[in-house]
Amino acid sequence: MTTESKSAMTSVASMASTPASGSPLTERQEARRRRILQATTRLASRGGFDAVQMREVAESSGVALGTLYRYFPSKVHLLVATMQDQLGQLHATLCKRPPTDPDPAARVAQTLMRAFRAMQREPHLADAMVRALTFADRSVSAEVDMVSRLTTAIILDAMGLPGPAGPEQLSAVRVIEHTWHSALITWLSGRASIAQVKIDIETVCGLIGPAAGPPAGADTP
Amino acid sequence: MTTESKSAMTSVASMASTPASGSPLTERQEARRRRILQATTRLASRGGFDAVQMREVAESSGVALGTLYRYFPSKVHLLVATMQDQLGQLHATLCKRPPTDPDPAARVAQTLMRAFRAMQREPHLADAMVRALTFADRSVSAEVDMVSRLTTAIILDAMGLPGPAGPEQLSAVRVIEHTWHSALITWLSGRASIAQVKIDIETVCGLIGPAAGPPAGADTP
DNA sequence: ACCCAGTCTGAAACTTGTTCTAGATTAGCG
DNA sequence: CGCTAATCTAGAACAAGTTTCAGACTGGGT
Repeated sequence: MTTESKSAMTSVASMASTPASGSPLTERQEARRRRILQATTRLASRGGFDAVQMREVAESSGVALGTLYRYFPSKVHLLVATMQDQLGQLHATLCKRPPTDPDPAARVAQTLMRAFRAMQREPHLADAMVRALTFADRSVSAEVDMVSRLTTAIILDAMGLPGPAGPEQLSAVRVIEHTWHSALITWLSGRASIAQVKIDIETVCGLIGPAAGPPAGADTP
Repeated sequence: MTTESKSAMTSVASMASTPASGSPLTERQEARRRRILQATTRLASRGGFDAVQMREVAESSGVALGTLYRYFPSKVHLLVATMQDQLGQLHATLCKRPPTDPDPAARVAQTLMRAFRAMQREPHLADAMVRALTFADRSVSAEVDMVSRLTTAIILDAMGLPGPAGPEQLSAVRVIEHTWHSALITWLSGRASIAQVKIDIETVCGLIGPAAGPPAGADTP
């Protein structure tokens, strides 16, 4: 009951980063929230995780420190919310020009590589978001879970399977997600090259059956 | 040229956590280092990452704060070194009673599940070490890389392949490592069950060819 | 035994995430 | 409009990682 596999390509993107629960926020509040996320993105793009300093975010978005903490109870919450935001945008972009390859595994690999190129364009921002994501403790699990669901949705969209995904496919998707996150980290900390990330992504996408159900056979000549 | 695939089952364990480079440390210094790591392990086992406070580690190991920082330039360095230590012990244990399954993939899965059970015994310690590992920035990449090499060695040992590993197998091992780390994190932050981690590990181990790897021109026994 | 260089100690200072408080502002409501 | 509760602001205060510094200690060479 974790992953909602039903209709993956749904409204998620447009309402991204809407808290869903809680009071519906006035207009000024919505604006404040946006300003905060904007400032965060800007600071993160400059210098990564360390450059996102709560006092600066507050000042830069014209909000008191206490207010910032009312909106986002910690730096990690703030950066994870930023990631939700960015993922939403990415998902929207991907929906417009979905990958074309006939092979589902290749489509997923293409999609992830596109996301990876987006990260390469803003490596510092990627650093801030991904580090926050993996550093998050239990108090952020709801938000991190949301990010995870978004990522799953993106991958399932790329697979573009006709019916609902089977449990094996969901396992494969989870492993792909694991690899995606971890490969990203090794790249961000300079321990793996871009080429290596590409290879890892392509390797793990091999877990997706080339077309239909039968288990792993002989491949990769 | 990143992963040294040559003889995996080698001396690594016994000399674990030896800095290799730098001056050879006097006896008292070696003792200090050990005391520090011990204190770290003890504190981490209690309350995880947050419970490892540098001042406490220093006091608890009978060392001045400045000295602690001379030995380990940051909290993350300290915890990554602790992980090196623990991994070394684990590797030694595993060498004594290696997994028995005839299938390489199953052996790797078994090995990782054994490691996972070790983590379940000390979840707080695991939390501290893994969070440090994934939070580490470039300044720790050398140490993190060492941990990565150790992990790779453990997995290659479990595979127990006759000759040196081919590039495809090394890719598979890297993906397995990614999955291992990331699955661990999702478990530690309460977003995945033990059962789910097991499934993910078994799924990713499917990337290992069921029996042999023919790439380098050998036959398939 | 003496001296030098490097190491260790103890304590204070600095940084940045986080919390708290008192007063100003705003939103909703009769 | 005037009231009340919630929210926002400014700023101090606190916590823990990190740095710095002056002085004590250690080990090795002469």
